[in-house]
Amino acid sequence: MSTDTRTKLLEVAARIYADAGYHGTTTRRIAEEAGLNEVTLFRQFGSKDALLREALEQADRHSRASLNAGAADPIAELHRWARACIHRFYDHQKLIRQILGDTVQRPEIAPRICEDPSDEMNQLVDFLTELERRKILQAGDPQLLQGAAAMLVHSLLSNALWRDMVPDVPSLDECAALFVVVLLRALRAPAGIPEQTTP
Amino acid sequence: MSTDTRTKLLEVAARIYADAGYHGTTTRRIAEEAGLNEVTLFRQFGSKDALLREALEQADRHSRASLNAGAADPIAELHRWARACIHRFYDHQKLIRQILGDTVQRPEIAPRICEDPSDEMNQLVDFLTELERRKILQAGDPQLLQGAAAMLVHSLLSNALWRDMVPDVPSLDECAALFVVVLLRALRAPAGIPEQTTP
DNA sequence: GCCTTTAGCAAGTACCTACTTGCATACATG
DNA sequence: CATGTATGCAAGTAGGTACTTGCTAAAGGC
Repeated sequence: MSTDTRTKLLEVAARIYADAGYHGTTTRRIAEEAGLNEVTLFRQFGSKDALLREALEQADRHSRASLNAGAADPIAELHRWARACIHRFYDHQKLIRQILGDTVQRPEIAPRICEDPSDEMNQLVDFLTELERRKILQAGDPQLLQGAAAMLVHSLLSNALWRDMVPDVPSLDECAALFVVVLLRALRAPAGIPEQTTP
Repeated sequence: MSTDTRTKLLEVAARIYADAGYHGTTTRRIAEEAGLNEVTLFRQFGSKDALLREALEQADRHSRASLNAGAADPIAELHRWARACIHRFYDHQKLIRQILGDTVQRPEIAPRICEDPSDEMNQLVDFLTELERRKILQAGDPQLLQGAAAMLVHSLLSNALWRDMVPDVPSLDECAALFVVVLLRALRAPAGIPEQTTP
């Protein structure tokens, strides 16, 4: 009852917010789409803000692709990871964009979303550092490795956020693959290791 | 008179929009900050939407940094250009973020802003293609060159948009420099050409 | 001087939204 | 059966916003 009601409201609120932004997410619309009475919303959460804050906190609970440096083929692992990342960013692009916009005037909302690119970055840096240690990569300079990692994450994210507004963009998979190839070139992956495994 | 009034309203509207978003940009606030009567706004533009549409169209009229492949030192030219880009993106980050958010539900507004990264991309691809022709770069594959160009622009843009929300980010200049170094490594700039000119 | 244009002022209008209030019903538990 | 909990319904309240209307004043051009 009460738990189902709260869950329903949270899910619906996050979905409407992604589609319609803060002001488009009216309490009436949330209630209607949740199949509940508007009063219930206020009884459960006290206010629209409280509901949305909680909804956005939990909307970020998606699973993150793993990136295992110990994989049999780490290059293929990196390609797989990049594809998973770009697809995940694209699937959540509306939400990310709304939050990016809303946090201009409301920096206190959804701090969790800001950890997204940072988590991916740390994950990737750890992975690349291990490959460097095993001489699979020869960046030489840790700062260079960090810069390249940042570029890959930025590119995957930015490509996902902008692609629907820019004409003639290659597919998500094609972009992810290309960005990884560029990264590996920058970090001097030896020619003997295959640079791409087609899915 | 009328031209000054319109200009004033357009400037003020764009500024408030960048700070406060669509809903925060009330006609009362625009009028007050322009030092005009609210009725004047409607007399000049007919509606808030028309004013904002026009304001955003013209807000993109900033100057773009040139990128000249014929420069005496093209690598330094690339560094200079990247710095100018990241600063420009950062200076306009609030506006870009608002638009990125608002276009989720209003894709028809401000199509001009969407040309920003594409213009930079085309500019950069032309530059790098010329350097490849002159054997300064050795990418070999045009697709690789395009991918690297996309990564640089995405990284400059994304870094500018996210940096205020992410802790411990190096300075704009440091990031721009590092991203260019990574790009040049990926595109096989010969070791003889200095890879960085400090500003 | 007269007319036109531009802008200000004051007082609205109509609509929308988050939220409240009072009453009622249904269900679960002791 | 009585009580407590959760929810629905209907009718608001209060605040905010884009926009309108009627009148006035000032400036510029003929």
